[in-house]
Amino acid sequence: MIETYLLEQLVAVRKHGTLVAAAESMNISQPAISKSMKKLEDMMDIQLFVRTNRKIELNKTGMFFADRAAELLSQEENMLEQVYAYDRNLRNISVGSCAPIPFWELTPVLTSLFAEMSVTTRTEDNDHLIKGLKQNLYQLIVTSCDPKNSDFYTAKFITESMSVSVPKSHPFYNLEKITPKDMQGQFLIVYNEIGIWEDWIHDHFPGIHLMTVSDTDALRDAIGLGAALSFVSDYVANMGYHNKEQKIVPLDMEDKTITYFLSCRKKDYSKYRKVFGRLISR
Amino acid sequence: MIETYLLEQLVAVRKHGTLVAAAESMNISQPAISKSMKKLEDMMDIQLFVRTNRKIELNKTGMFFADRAAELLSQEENMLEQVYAYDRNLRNISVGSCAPIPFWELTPVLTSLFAEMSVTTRTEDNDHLIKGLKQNLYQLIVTSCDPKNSDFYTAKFITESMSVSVPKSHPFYNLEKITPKDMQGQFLIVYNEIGIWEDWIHDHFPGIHLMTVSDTDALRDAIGLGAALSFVSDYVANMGYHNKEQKIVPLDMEDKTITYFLSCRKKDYSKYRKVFGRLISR
DNA sequence: GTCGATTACGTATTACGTAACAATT
DNA sequence: AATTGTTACGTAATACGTAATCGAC
Repeated sequence: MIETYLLEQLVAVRKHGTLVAAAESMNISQPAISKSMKKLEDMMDIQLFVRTNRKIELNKTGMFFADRAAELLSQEENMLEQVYAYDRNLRNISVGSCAPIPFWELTPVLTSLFAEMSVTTRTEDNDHLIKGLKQNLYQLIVTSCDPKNSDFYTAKFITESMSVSVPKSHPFYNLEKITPKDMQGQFLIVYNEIGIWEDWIHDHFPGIHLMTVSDTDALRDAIGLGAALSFVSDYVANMGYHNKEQKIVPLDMEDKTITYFLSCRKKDYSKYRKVFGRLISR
Repeated sequence: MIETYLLEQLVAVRKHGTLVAAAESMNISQPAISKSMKKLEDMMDIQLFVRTNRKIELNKTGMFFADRAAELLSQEENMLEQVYAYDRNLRNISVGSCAPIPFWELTPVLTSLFAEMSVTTRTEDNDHLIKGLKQNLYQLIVTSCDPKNSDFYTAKFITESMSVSVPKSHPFYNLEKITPKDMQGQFLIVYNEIGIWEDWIHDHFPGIHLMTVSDTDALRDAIGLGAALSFVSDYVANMGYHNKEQKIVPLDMEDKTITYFLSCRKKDYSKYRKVFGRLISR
């Protein structure tokens, strides 16, 4: 069989036209290429070049060979990538979610069940998540709607509800409930990466002034100033992560709750059965 | 990029299970394979084997890699075959015909028009010829019917008619015409490789006794004995290649003439235009 | 002791570089 | 003179072999 470096050099010659240019592109000397091409012809036992004085040119067969060789080399590269991807998937679990909260539940379970594996998380919209799971870019995804894909195993996961956290000095402080209409013109502090909730805000709270903060400490401080409203999810509140000097006032609206769905590929269900078992039961 | 010999050795290890067996199968020593596999792991920078004492085994990634490598190597082999086929087609013209006579016309024209190329001829039945032209196993074919293929350029070529050559001593010597019915029970000397004419004889002359001869000199001698009838085509007769002591008696039947069709692939017509020009005009 | 893999070391191959040369432009 | 390819020769890398060693049956 022909060694790879010979094919690489052949392709370089085809690409650059001359031995000099090909040699330069590969950081080797011209005589090296010259000999390699001779060796190729010797091994194949057919003419690949027409050699006039001072010029060497690929003949038809040589060009055909070089083009095929280029294809083969790209297939080889592709193969190596596949091997790396395969290996990575053996020691890493990629989890995608449309919002960050589900990670709070998922990550601890995954790291304890798959101690020897690394866990990668990423927040994306539902469409990308579903596409990603199909392509095995994700092994687990959390969406805000049922993907209803026959290749997926899907189960209802957790729910998350939004309320408003109101500072003492704010006129809403004594309200029992707050409607989306109330919120028009209000300033609202939110965390940068809230995934699907960002769309939710834009859809249900037109005319609101968002102040996004990309750092969790800065977020806490900004809320602590007591100058503006902020959203607080029941999950955050239950964990005690909200500002206790502010009052949590429920929203008076239908869609204040999102139901999350956890999915994996049916192929992989046996591998992640325990994950579903631990998370879905309660 | 990974050199081919490393992939070959990896595939051998996968196939034979142990380094010893793999080494033996490749006629190299175990330490050589051992080092190659280490080098592969080094270059890839991932684990491919689980090494217990006394045993080395491919892990999942290693097996995946080896399987992909085997695919790649077979693609490489396939590529080399393609290159050889391409090269061969550049310096050889393969011509197929359903009978030998068309070669008498074709070969001289081809060898003079394509002096630097070799010409390969082969007699086969129409179906194989058409299939062969599709697959470019033939560049030109002569069939006894119009292939009517939209990828082919086809032109009516020559015609060939059969008559009976009758020895002086034979009772048919004074007949004006001979019908297929007359031929029943007669002995008939024919050349071995007459292609489509063999089918023609079986179809139109049931109950005839064929004596096939595979050597042209032997054929002439056998006919010269004057013991049996033989077929003589107008082409052979016009060339003066028939036995002049015998009488050529026409057949009294419809299908005594075959019309030949010459075809090439439309793609290649520009290349063979001159061939058609020289052969079809008269 | 046998078998399979690794380690150590030596060798032969060979891929590559440098230098000189030949042949065009 | 500058550019391109080949030839000649030397060198460094390396693929492979032999022999010894380790560990498990």
